[in-house]
Amino acid sequence: MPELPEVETIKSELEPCLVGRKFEEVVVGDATAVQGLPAGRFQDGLAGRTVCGLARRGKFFIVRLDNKQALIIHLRMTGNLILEDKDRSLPSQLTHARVRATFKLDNGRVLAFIDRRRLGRVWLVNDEKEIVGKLGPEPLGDDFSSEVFAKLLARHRAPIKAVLCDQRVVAGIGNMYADEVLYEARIHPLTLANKLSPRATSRLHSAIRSVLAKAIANKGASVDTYFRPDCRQGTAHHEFKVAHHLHDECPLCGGKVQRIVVRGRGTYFCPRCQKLGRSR
DNA sequence: CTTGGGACCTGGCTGC
DNA sequence: TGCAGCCAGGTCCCAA
Repeated sequence: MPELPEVETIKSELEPCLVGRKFEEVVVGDATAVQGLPAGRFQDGLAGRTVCGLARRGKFFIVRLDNKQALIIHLRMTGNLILEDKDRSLPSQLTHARVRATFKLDNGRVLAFIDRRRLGRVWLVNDEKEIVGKLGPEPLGDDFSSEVFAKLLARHRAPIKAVLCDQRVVAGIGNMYADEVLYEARIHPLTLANKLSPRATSRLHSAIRSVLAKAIANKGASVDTYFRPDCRQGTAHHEFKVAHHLHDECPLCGGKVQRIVVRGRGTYFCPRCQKLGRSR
């Protein structure tokens, strides 16, 4: 499931292949992917446009065009952006997945938006703020200070796990990295956000930045169907301590990783290292 | 304003 | 062996 580190990896690996290239032809294979305008107008609006830059905001992938419009893609759960290559076949997880759109470049290469569960979305907009304007701060950005974070948390009395996954609070964290971040900060996922002590808040702030930065360095986590544009996997999941590690030993205390459900989402944590109501 | 529950979607798994 | 039904989770929509 692509979260911030996965989308950031896709963006940086596509940059040398896309920037400066022109879309020769765009074909929508699944019209439900296109939001805000008919699929035909999406195709026509992109044909002939040149890519002048790539960006990422939260989990949104942004392709900036020469006419100031932007193509925005959200991969949701199972979306992939794959640069097709005749010399290699798709991973088995993707071979029967739906091709929701293809973007043919002026050098003959084809970027394919492949999405097994069809939850991903694409937009073509005049102003990218229409889509990403309501997102909270970028967790790796300079303006995401511990003080800013503390003010955001003070407004919420929901479980911290749920608040971390709320894109209006902080952009880019999903279910899996929320668990890793909370483990790193030794905070129980059910702790109410506005009850975190200043020291816990500060630990959480630095855990967010270190966990995400390390995952980017490892090119994202291939726990399910995530592949990079060249079909290679990321290795960030090899470093996971609790996410998807049910009943495994906590590397710190040797206790067993437990799973609970928070706001309908599977949540992994170490009950001995992450205690409710404690804020060291 | 915030919170929380349901819907969407499909392949893989569980249990009868 | 077959198959119905559940589960995974990012986001949107809705009600309280």
